[in-house]
Amino acid sequence: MTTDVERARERVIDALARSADIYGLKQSYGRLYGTLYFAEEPLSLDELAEQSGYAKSTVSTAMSTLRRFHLVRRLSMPGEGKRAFFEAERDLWRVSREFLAQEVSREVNVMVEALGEAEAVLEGADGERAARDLERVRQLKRTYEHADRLVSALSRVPLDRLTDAVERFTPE
Amino acid sequence: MTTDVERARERVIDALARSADIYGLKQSYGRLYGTLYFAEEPLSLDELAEQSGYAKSTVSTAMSTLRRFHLVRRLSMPGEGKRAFFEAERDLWRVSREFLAQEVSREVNVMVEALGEAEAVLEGADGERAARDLERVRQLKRTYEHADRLVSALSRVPLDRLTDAVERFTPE
DNA sequence: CAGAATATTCGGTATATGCCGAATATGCTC
DNA sequence: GAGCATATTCGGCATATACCGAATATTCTG
Repeated sequence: MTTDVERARERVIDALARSADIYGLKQSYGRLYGTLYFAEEPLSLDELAEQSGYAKSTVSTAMSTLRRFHLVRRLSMPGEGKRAFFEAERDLWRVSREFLAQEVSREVNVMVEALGEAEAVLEGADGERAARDLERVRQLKRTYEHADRLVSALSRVPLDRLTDAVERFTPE
Repeated sequence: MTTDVERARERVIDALARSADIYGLKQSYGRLYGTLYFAEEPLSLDELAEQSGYAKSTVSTAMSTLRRFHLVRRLSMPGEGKRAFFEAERDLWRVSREFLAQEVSREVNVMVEALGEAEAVLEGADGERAARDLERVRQLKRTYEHADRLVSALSRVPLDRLTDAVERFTPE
C-alpha cells in the first residue's frame, strides 16, 4: 500500500537524487541519503539495502563516500556487535561548510600554488608574451586569494547570519 | 622548443584541468579553457583544435558547454564569414555568480517546490510518522529558503566587497 | 582465540562517457 | 540562391562507471 505520506517522501527523495546528480554524486547516493534523512532512527547496512533495493556492497561504498562529504554519520551501538548504523546529517549548511573547508579549500590551494610558481617563473622571464602571461596569472591569483579568504570565512558563519550579512551588503 | 614560459603556462593549465574535474566538468574542457585564458586573442575552432590536440568536433561541443557555464564567449568577426572565435571569460567570480544565479538557483527552486508539495500533503495527514516527516521537510525547506536568498544576494555582490562583508561578520 | 555476524573489497557485466572522423547542416559571399 | 568555408551533429569505438554477487577481511562475543 502506497500512502500519500510515502509519496510525499518519494517526491523529496527524487529531488535529492536529482541534486546529488547536479553536484557530481551518483543519484543512488542521493536516494540513500534521502532514505536516511527520513528514517526514524539510524539504519544498518542490511536495512538500508532492504529499503532502498540496492545491493549491500553498493550501500557500503555509498556510505563511505557520503561520509567523506559529511552527509552521513556512522554509529556503532553498544551490544550490537560489529553492526554499524548510519544516520543522515540533517544540517545541510554544516555539510556545505565542511565541503568548503576541505574540498574547495584544497582545490583553491593547489591553484594558488600553481599560480605562485608560474608567477615566479614569469617574473624572471622577458618578452611581450611573458609579460602578458604574468598579468593574467596575477589576475587569476587575485581571484583565488579572495576565494580563499571567502571560503575560510564562510566555513565559520551560521547560515542565517551569513544571509543577513550578505543581504545587508547587497545594493538595492 | 619548450621554454620556461610555456612550462609555466602548462602548469597553470594542468591546475585548471584538475579544477574542471573537481567541479564536474571534463578535464579536457579545463584544458581548453586554459588555452583560451592565455591566448593573446580569440581563437577559432581550428586554431583551438590545432593548439590543444583535440578533434574539432570535440572542441565544438566543449565550446558549447563552456559557453553554457559562461566560461567562454563566442564572437563572430565581420569579414570572417561563418568562422567563429572564442574567448575566455577571465573574471571567474562573474562566472561563479552566473552559475549561482542559473544552475544553483534552479536546483534550489526544484527542491523548494518538492518540499512545498510534500509539506502540503503532510499537513493534511495524521499519524506519528507524518508528523515526524513534516518536521524534517520543514527543516530542509528552511535551509533551502535561506540558500535561495543567499544565492540571489551573492550573485549581485562583487567579490572583494563580499569577502569584506563576510569577514566582518565572522567571529574572532 | 574460535566462531559467528557483519563489513568491505574484488571481479565481472551492462551501461554510460569521452573522444574521434565522417556526414550533415549552416551561414557567408558574390 | 549557388558554392564554399565553417560549424555542428552523428555513429562508433575504447575506456570508465554503476551496480551486483561472491570472496575476503574485520570485529565482537563467549
